Amino acid sequence: MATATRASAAVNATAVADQIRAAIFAGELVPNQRLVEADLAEMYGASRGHVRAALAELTVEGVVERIQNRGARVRSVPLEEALEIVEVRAALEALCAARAANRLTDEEALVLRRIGADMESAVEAGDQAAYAQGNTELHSTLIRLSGQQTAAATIDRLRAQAVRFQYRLFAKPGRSQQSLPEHLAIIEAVCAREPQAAARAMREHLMSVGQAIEESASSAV
Amino acid sequence: MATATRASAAVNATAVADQIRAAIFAGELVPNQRLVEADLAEMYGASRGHVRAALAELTVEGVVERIQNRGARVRSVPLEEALEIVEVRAALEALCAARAANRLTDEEALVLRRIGADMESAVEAGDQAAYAQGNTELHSTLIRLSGQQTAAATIDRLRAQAVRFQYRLFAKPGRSQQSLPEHLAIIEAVCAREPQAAARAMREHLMSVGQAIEESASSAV
DNA sequence: TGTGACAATATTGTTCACAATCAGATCCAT
DNA sequence: ATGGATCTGATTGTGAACAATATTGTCACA
Repeated sequence: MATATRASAAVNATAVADQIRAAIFAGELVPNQRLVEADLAEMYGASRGHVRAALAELTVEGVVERIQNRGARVRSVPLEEALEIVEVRAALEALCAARAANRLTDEEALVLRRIGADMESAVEAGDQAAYAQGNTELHSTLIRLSGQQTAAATIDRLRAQAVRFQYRLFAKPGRSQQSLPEHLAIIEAVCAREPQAAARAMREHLMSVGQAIEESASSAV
Repeated sequence: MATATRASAAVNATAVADQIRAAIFAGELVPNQRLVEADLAEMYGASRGHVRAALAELTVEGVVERIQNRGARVRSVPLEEALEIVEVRAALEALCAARAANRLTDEEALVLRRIGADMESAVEAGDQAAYAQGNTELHSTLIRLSGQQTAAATIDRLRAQAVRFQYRLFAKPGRSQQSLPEHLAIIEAVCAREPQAAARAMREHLMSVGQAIEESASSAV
């Protein structure tokens, strides 16, 4: 069970929340796992009060579920909700892609093209980890380039909720072969400074992600 | 200064948070106003611990701003951010409108048309309050009919942040004359079960809202 | 009159002890 | 054995006391 996320002692509630969030993200804390305040306090070297506040924060974010007098647990996001989240992400990331296409500088275009090239060679080399990294980089770069901070914050929060489903995706055989052209299409549209096309490409890509999640979930469960 | 929001004593943190949120929404608490824990505790009949937790919650939601050792205050949302919020809402409500168009039953269509008729007569009668209510009802009905709970929750949170700017809008002369046809177009598209058209109509409507906010803000400040 | 240091006050941050509550174990009567 | 009542240990909820920090007010001095 992992040698623990001991890390440096977290002094305030936000720091504890960050650590717990990271642990969930890393798969150290799995859905439905109980989160006992005293345990977390010891684990992160914080007081119970801080842990309590952190759990409250994570509850608002939707990462953690709390029941009166019965404590907190990692929320298990049902498939339906995961699909909803992808839908919402599609709407928001499409917006970001469009904005990015509008504001793109030549240097930024080069960065995007470089990411695209990296992803291409990752697929050729069959390097799943590199492809996954390129995927993350592409999405977060586009969000950053959009300058839309509200959308960025919202997407972050949503992504934190659906972690569980992200895993399965890259494990799916042939997944990268399907999604690579989608990613390249997004890059092309943004670099061509065509907001509408960029939005459409992003929406289509995330719809395909949604479909893949659905398939992999129904086969796995 | 309003005879206070004494209301029934709030027993848990969430209840206190709800009351504070409502007070902000009602304009009793204005941006930048200090929120002293002890005062709020007495006002809502809760312990300081509850108030503290409530403020933490509202901070995560973005309604309240906290500075270390200097307490909490109602966050003042700058114009730029308000426009961002409208942009994000446009993306999300467009999604909802499209989904609603897909799932609409005949009874629901009647409800929408009734709301549209009410808004029309409100404008004719020059009844701003009725028009504002119709507006709220239309938006929230479409969100509900979409069945997209994730989007619904996200929109709610965003709307809570930008309250300050909603006020000014209905005060603006001629505003309802401009937005009425936009609203009716949305209703028509949804009732015609045309998702794309519904999304477009909603997007256009909210873009016009954004523009109106921009104008009214630049003239007011 | 203005400015800086210092003291007084107000407010938030943190911890701890105790009360309230729940899940599961145990026991007893049937 | 089974069903229900009761007990027990674990865990969370609550409030109050104390510590840390910022803000305001005061006063001496230039």
